Amino acid sequence: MSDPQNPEPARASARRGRTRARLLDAAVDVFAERGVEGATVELICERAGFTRGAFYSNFSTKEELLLAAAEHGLAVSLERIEEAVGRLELDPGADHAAQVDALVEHFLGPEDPRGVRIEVELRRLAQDDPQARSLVLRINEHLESRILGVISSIEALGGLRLRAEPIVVVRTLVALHRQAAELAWLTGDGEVDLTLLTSYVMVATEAAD
Amino acid sequence: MSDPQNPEPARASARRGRTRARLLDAAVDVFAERGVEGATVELICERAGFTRGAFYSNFSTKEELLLAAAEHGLAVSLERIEEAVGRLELDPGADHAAQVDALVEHFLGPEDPRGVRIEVELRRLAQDDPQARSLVLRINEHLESRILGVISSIEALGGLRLRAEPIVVVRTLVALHRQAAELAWLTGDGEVDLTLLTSYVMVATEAAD
DNA sequence: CGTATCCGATACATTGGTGTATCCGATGAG
DNA sequence: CTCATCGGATACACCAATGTATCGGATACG
Repeated sequence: MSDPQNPEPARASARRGRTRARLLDAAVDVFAERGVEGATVELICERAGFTRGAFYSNFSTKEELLLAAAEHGLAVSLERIEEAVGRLELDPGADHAAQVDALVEHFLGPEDPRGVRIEVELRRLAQDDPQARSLVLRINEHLESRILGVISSIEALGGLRLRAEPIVVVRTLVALHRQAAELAWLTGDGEVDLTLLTSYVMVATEAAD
Repeated sequence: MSDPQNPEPARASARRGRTRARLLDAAVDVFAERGVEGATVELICERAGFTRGAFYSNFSTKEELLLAAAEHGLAVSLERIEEAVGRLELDPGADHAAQVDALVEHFLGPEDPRGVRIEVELRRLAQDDPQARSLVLRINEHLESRILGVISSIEALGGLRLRAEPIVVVRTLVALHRQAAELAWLTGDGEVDLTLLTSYVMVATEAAD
């Protein structure tokens, strides 16, 4: 593919990479603020400190940017999960309720509000665009399988036992978390309300012994 | 207000009412298909068999139509709940799992796909438009309080007992149902997957005696 | 009928955003 | 330092959609 004889002039160069990154970053902001439809190429470029020339030399549509942004968002989410796993400390002595509170707060508390909006936008785009649709599905799969792993290890570490199919629990957690995040976004509240999630984990698990 | 001396010429007349209704109906379709941003006044009018003249003589913005459509959607949902309550038959002899299956299927199975999209659009609009925001909140309240009532009566009728706060259960059901509906919409599948809902009700309730 | 009013249709001006063709400064290889 | 190429800026043509001003057919009322 990258034949030096055919220098493949478009794609990849230090400068190009930096420009793309800045545009992407600005796009995430603008999409989060006004949605994909509400965003204009002009605005994104301005925000990034460019004119539209830079955009059209790097991308062809806003949607392309959204896909790239979503892909990046997935990476961030996975990273955040790993980091949370690293910081995790279980207290086998605590009672059921205390353990649940701690776990939910630990894994589901922090959330980047921009990511929520981006995901909503992506899902909407997925209605008409097959590429967006398959990205949505891929993101779901990655997140689910990683969370499934985390849950299994928590279970294996003892303390909690699931009262339902693990995959169902994972999907429910994701669904509830999404709703909670969207609600927080709606009310303009920075804090995600974890009540539903905590309550769910409460009824869906029981103390191990 | 309706002073015969001051004939208040705009508002209300048989013809006007019919026109508004047709426009509203067309708008629901178009919004459901392309979203609010994707919809154009032209398209809505065309769908309703009018030209833009009719629109501007009855409304001033697409958003006004969306609010009206959402209000209508709430009425439909409440109606559907009443109707489901009317058709409800409990089998106290059945075991827990069978009762749960039956209830979830009965109340949460059928869903108008257009309604889902309209609601998503409304919630998005609510980000910037305070009027839309308060409508969203009002819709939530109405639905929650009605569902709360339904759940209480099911519980009172015996057979099931809740393992969590009733209001939390209601909100969780709504959240999971919304997610399920959106997922169905995403996959283009007409059928809503009730797995998560069923599983939730399973762990969140127990046989009464 | 006749006539006044209502309301949807038509035509037009305007706007905001897009895509493209071209220009020219920056960058990097030799 | 020189030159070729890259990549962002500028300018322009274009289009889709909006909002408005005006027209004329329908409707209701005497």
